[in-house]
Amino acid sequence: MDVLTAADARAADATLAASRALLGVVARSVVATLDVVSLPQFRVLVVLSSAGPTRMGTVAERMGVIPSTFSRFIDRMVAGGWVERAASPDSRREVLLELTASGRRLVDDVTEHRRADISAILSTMTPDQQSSLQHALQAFADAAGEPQAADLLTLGL
Amino acid sequence: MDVLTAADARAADATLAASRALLGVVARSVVATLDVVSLPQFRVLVVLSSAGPTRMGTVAERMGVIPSTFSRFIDRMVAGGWVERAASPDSRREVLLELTASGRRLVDDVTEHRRADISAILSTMTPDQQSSLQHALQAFADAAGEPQAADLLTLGL
DNA sequence: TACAACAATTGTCTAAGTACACATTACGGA
DNA sequence: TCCGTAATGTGTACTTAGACAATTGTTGTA
Repeated sequence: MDVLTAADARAADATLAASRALLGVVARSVVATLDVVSLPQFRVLVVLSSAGPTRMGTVAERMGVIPSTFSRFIDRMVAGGWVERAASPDSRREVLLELTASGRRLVDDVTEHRRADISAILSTMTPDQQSSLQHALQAFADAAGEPQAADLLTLGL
Repeated sequence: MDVLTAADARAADATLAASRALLGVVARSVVATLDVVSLPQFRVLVVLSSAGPTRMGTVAERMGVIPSTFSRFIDRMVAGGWVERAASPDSRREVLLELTASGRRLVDDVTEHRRADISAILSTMTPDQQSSLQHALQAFADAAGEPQAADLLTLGL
């Protein structure tokens, strides 16, 4: 390992350590929902929230489970009132999955919770700090590119 | 909404976007392990990795499960070769839990994976950007205070 | 119009994760 | 030394998650 790589590793460590607080915010927002839905269930809500009504098989595939498992998994979510099965306009053998009002509200609440937490923290920083944070994070997000949806999905994010 | 609030919203948005990128990194590192250990099991490894050998009851409490549940849960992890029960030097009725070499390696691999990902992202940024990112995150961390370990743990962080 | 392929569900089974009640062993103070 | 309490483990039962096989209903095509 040459000098540059070692320095890189230190910088990466420092960045990860500093980012822990940010991760804490996200974790808290999700953890708050775990009383009402499990993490896998929340993942489904997130998928439907971003993709809109989606075929059973498609969501099952995204979740990485086989359709039979998924069907009964969805039974529970329907019973809980988070999602609904709906007829597909394309084909009568397809079943679309969509969020109920409760399901949508849950996802929105998590996002809102997260944003409020972040705002609260930002409000204790000076305008200068806020501005430089904004630019630095923007650069980071650009450098990172879009995260793989499948990866985020695993953690329900 | 006045000007200040709009600026706040922009900073909050940038922070949310960055948190998403960051989560992508973290999630990807954890996802890679889920073939061999479940998320609850990985959480135990994380606890032991940071706290060292720890009493059964203490870890059970951190995991939020009752001791009887935890005992059999640990049976499975012992069978998997990830942790070991060890006699406590303090008291013969206490049982310490510690990582095996495999367990430690698994956690280390995840950490290393995560560090490498961050390094890769940082390497596409200018040194100036890297430095300001680190300082900005540090400022955020200072403003946020210590994240609740329990929240992070839920996601295996 | 048959028939093969497809989408979802149901039948059956296994294992993980969880709780509650109880048993076992070990400590520690009266 | 005795006895209450603490730490862990067992017996039992339930839910969730997952797989594979078989079934039902639908589509599309030879």
